[in-house]
Amino acid sequence: MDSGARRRRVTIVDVASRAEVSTTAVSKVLRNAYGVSPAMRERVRAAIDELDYRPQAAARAMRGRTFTIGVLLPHIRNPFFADILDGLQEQAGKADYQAIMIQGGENPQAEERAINALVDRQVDGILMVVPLTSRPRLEEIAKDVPTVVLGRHERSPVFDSVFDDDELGAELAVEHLIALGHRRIAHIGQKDKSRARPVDLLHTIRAETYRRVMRDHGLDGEIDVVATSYTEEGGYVGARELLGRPERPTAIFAGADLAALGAMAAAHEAGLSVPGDISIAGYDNTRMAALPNISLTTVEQDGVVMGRTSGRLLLERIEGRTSSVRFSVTPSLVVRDSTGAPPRP
Amino acid sequence: MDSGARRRRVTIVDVASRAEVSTTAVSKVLRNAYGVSPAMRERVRAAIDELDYRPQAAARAMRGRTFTIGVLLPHIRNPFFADILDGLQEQAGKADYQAIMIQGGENPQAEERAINALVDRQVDGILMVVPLTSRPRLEEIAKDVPTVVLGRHERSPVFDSVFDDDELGAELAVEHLIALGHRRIAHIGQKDKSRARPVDLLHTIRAETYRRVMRDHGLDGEIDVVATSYTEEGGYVGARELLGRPERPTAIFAGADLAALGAMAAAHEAGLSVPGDISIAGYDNTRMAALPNISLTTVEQDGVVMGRTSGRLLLERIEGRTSSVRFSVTPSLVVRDSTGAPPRP
DNA sequence: CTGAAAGCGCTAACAC
DNA sequence: GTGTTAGCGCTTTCAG
Repeated sequence: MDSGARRRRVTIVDVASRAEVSTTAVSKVLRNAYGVSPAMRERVRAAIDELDYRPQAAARAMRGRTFTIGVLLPHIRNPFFADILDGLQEQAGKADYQAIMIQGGENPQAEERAINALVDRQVDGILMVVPLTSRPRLEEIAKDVPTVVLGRHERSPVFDSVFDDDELGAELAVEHLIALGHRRIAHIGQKDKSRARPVDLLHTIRAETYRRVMRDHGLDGEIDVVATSYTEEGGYVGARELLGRPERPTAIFAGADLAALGAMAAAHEAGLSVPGDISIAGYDNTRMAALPNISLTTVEQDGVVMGRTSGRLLLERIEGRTSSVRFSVTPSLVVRDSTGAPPRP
Repeated sequence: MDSGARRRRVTIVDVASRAEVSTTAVSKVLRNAYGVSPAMRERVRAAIDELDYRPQAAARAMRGRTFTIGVLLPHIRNPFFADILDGLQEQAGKADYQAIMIQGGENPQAEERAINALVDRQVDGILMVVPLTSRPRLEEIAKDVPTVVLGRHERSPVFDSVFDDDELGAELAVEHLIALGHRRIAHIGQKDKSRARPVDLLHTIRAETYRRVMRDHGLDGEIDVVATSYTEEGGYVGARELLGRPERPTAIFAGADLAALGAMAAAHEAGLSVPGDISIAGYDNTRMAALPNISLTTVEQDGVVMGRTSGRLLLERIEGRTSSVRFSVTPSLVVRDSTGAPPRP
């Protein structure tokens, strides 16, 4: 079968001749710019509707804006990112911007290609969600296109940062476990594949805070961290390792809900009850955590607010703001059934 | 702080003058086109590297391709979509295409905006993942830009279809439950918000097949379908309703894993053991389903293969194929611990 | 094999 | 308030 000839797209010239005005006038109406009489605006609007005209982003890009915000995501498997995107779209939509996403992937090379793809497509702004690349590289990009970095704590003069107070969050989780009476508390973290300074990374902060709180309580000797990844698989593998220790932990603080779910799976497989034999806490408060048969104690960080704020900051930068902003979201602890007192020895 | 002046981007003219050739020559090298001597090609390559040049997609779009494939997703919360995207990117990457995603959302109006956004950005091809819009509208778009529709069963002369054999999948699940001895088997489906013909929709097919298999086994009187949505929430709400029946079902076939997880949560909350009191089966075989403490019996459909095939078909269409293809993936049943014999009365 | 030149659809100066 | 015009950075005839 033949797909038929592709029709020529309606252009600004078509609209202009239909409305019997200049293309300039049409362009002005499109952009809500000054210098069009109400009558003319009306005529142009009508022509646009009649012809079902929509401007081509590519042509606009050659001169002005694309009305596009690019979102770099490591991947789309983590449901936490869905909240961020919802928040962003809410803001972008209001200003007639479209959000497009691209997957950065596991390694800095793949991410670099993804970032370049966004830059080459002339997006008006970029939201980088937990990017792997180095800060100098981020700044290089931010000099060319408005940039907000989400999930890294660095302070930069050229891009904005939106992040969770990961130190507080980790503290809440570990203090909670200690308050329950646990001493042998382990942590499942994420192996570093990034070019960022470790101190700016959320998973490093969560792990370091875990260490610090343990020390604060005189539990230096109990510190035990396995670094896998913030995924079901990572949590499973990490927990298996921890459960194989001569003296296994009575509690695990996983750096992310997905990892906590994997850890629960490993505990279950080992015939251990949660929280009877072992307590497990996560981070993110994804929807899964709330399911009654999972009922995971976790740290809530408001992804929608983070996304919304990122969107707002991006739009501000697009409108010309050049000063730099850091926005931090305050997490809270959601206690559920996966944590309890340690087993009696 | 000031973000500094934005540097002028390196253009094809810069490369041409650096290599001391015409822009035509550079363009040809970029596109691997015929009519460039090896020596010239080498000089151009060198200049491109030295200047770190990358063509701007917008400028290319005005005349030729954007080397972009647009992916319309209902949302990014369902982990099954991640597999599809992985498969697609694998194919696209090989051909130097980039995949960008956009969220269609819950209603046809929002989806229409998202589709238009892709079209306006001149993507070279579109993968529509379970779109809500009508078939005529899909065909209208497909006439302008190469299109593959994933997850709908219709046969169209202008776009390709990639889907799972949902009839077989649902049959496997329901037959499995019947073979275990269940008679009172309920189904959790998805309420229709789409403009497609119901018969082409995966959730309708799964529900209808459930009905058909029940009838085939003389279980007409036991047919019980609640239509909510393929989400944790939908599964939870649906199962709550089912569990409230005077005679509650002994098994639930949920149309998607997420819904099955919600159903498990509802069962747990009601103090029912799975599968002791009630068996639960899902569809998709997401990673969650494999976790030992979930261990969900489910239907496996290979998302990576579906994504990969979609990518291949899209590239073929971009290269000029106009005949239409339908590709069906064969599902299989993965039996785990969430299903078992019905409780003794 | 090579390059000059036209033009894609839009925006922004700049006249009027 | 309105229209004319010159590009933006590429690709693509079409001569040479």
